[in-house]
Amino acid sequence: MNKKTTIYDIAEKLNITAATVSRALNGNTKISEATRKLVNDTAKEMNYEQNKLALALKSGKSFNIGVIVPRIDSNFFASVIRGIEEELYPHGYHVIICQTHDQENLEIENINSLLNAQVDGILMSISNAKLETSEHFQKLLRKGVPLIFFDRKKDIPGVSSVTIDDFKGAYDATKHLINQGCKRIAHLSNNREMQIFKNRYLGYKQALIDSGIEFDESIVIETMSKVLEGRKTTKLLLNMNYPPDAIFSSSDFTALGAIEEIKAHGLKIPEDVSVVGFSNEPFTRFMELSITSVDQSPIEMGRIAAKVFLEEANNSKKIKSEKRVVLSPELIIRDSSLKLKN
Amino acid sequence: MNKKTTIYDIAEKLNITAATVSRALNGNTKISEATRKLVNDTAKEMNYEQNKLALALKSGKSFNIGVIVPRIDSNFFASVIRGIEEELYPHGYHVIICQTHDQENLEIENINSLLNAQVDGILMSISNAKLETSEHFQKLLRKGVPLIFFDRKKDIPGVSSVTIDDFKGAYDATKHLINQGCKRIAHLSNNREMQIFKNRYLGYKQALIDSGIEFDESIVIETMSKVLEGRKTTKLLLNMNYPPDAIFSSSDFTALGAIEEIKAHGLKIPEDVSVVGFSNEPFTRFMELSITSVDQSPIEMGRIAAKVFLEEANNSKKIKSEKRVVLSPELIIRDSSLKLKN
DNA sequence: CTGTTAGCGCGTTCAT
DNA sequence: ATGAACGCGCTAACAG
Repeated sequence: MNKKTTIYDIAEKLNITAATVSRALNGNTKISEATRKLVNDTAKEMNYEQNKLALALKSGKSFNIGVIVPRIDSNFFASVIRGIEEELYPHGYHVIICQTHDQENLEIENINSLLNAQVDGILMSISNAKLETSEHFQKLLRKGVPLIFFDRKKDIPGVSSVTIDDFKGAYDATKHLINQGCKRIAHLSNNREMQIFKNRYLGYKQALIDSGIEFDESIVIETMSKVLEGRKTTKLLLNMNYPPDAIFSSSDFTALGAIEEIKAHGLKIPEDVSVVGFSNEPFTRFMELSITSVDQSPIEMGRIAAKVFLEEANNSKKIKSEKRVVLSPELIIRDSSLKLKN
Repeated sequence: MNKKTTIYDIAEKLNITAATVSRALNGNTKISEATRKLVNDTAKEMNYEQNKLALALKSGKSFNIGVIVPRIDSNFFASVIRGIEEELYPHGYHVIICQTHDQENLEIENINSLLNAQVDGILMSISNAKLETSEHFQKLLRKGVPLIFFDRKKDIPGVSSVTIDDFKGAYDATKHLINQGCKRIAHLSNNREMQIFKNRYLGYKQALIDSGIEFDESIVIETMSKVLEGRKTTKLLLNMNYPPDAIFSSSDFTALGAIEEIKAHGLKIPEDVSVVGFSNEPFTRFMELSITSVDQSPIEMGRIAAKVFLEEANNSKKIKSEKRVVLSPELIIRDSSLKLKN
C-alpha cells in the first residue's frame, strides 16, 4: 500500500516548488515549455493523480451531486438516474444516490447528509407532498445549492423542475378510450396530494367533460400502486350495478391487477373492459395481452434535469431564475385497449 | 446565500480555540461540561454543520464508496444497489454510481475517477472478463482500497466477492425440467468468458449427465440477453430435425423470446415445450403464462457485499484475507414448466 | 482542561 | 517564469 504521490513529491524530486508543479499541471500559461514537459513526464512516471478532495476543499466544489428518490429499484427511477449519470459524467460529476422509502424524515436526513458532504446540487423526486414544511428546501436555497425536482415536485419559488404533462397524458389516454367506444370509464387514482396523481385525475375528468360523458366520482377510487390493490379495487368496480367498460389507471401495476381481476370475472379485454395504465413499465410491453400505457421518457427526463442543473451551476449565480420543463407524454397503444383495428 | 459557519466562527464568538470547539463537538472526554454545553448550544444556534470534506482530507476517509455496474436501469443491478445503499447508509457512507455500458475503457476510467475522488472502497460487477489486463484492479489493491465483486466477478487473489451459485441454479433448473419429464433440453447460453454464464452452462451439463441424458452441444447456443435474440435462436431450435422439448435459458429475456416463438409455432407451453429462465425479473411473475426462473436475491447480494466491505474497511488492514460469499439461488417454479401438478 | 502548532493536498496571490 | 506564503476546515500531537 504505497502512499499516493502529491505535487510536493514531484516538486521535491525536481527541486522546484509545488506551486510550479500545480501550474504546469493545470496548463497555466506563465510557465516555460521545458519545465512543463519535465513536470508532466515525471508526474506520469510517478503515477501522480490529483486528489479531488483537496481540490474540493479549496475550491468549494466537490463535483458530486446528490440524487434522492423514493427507491431505486423501480424501472422509472432507475431510468431517470441512468439519464442523469450519463449526462453528468462527461462533465466530471459523480452521482450520489439516496433513497427515502417515502419517509419524510429520511428525506430531510438525506438532504442534510448530502449537504454536509458538500454536494454541488441536489436532484430529487419528492416522497410526499403532504407535509407543509419545506424548510429543508429553503435551507438549500439559502446555501445557494441548486435544487431540481423531477417528476414528483413541489411548487417552490426559485426551484426548477422537470416533469411530464400528467394532465395531457391522462387526457390522451381517456380520449383514446372514448374513441374506442368506451362509455363508462373508471379511474384508479392515487394519493392526490401529489401533483402527478392530481393532474392525472384532472386530465381524465376533463377528457370526459369535453366528450360529453358524465363524470361519476363513484368510479374514481384511490388505490395504492400494487397489483393486489388493483385487483381489489377492480373487484369493487365490476360488482357495481352499473360497472365500467374501461379502466384508466394511474399506475401500470394497478392496471395489471385490474386485468387479472377482469379475466377472473370471465370478461374479455379489451372487448368487455378496456384497460390503460401509466408509466410504460417494461412488463406492459412483454405481456401476451400487452397493456396500453403512457410513456414518461424517464431517461430523457434525467438527462434534462441534469442539463438544468448544469445551467444553474454555471450561471455564476446571477438571477435565481427558475426553469420549469414539462415533457410531453406519449400514449403507447397496445392490446388492452385496442378494439377498433384500422 | 450565507456562508457556512465553521468551528472558527463559533470559537471566535466564544473567545476560545477552534481545537476546543472541535473537541467539544466530538465528545472528547477531556473537556469541561460547562464549555461543552456552551459550544453545543452556540453551534446549534449558529446552524453549524460539519464539513465532511475537510474531515475527509484530514482523515483520508471520504465515507463515499463507488459502485460500478454495466447499467443501472436493470432490475437486478438496481436491486443490488438498493441493498448496498440500505446497508451502508446507517454507517454514514454515501454511494456513488457509475455505469460502464459494458465498455472496458469506461470501466477503467470509472475506477480512476472514483480513485481520484478518494472513495473508501469500490463494489462492482465486471463488464467483461475477456480482457487479460487486471491492471486497474491491481492498482486498487496497491492503494489498499477495498474492492469487492458482486455477481460478475474475476478471480483475483486478495479480492472478495459475493455471487450466487450459478452452477447450482442451473443444475436445479435443469433437474426440474428432467423431473417434469423433459428428454431433450436445449440451453440458451451467453458469453461463457463470463463466469456466471460458464457456470450456468456447466450446471446444466452436469444435471443432464447425472440423469443419464445425452448432452448435445448442438442445442447449446450463445444468445445475447434480448427478447428478439431469444426468438431467433428458438426458431433455429424448433426447426431442427430433432427439436427440444424444453429450453433452459440463462436469461429471462431470451426465455421470453423463446416463449413467443414457441407459441408462434403453434406449440403449447409447457406441454410441448417447457421453458425456464434465469434472474427472476419482475415480468416473469406478471405474465399470464408466468415463467419459471432462478431467483438471485439481488437485494440480499447487495447487503452482503456492503457488509463484506465494512468488514474490510474496519479490518485495520491486517491480513489481506479475501472472502468469497456464495449465495444459494432459489428456483421459482411457475406455469412455463409445470406439467405435473401434484 | 485548554491553547498552540502543524498538516491533510491543492491552487492562488504577491513578490521576485 | 518561479518561489514563498497562505487558506480551505478540521483534527491530533504536544504543551502547559
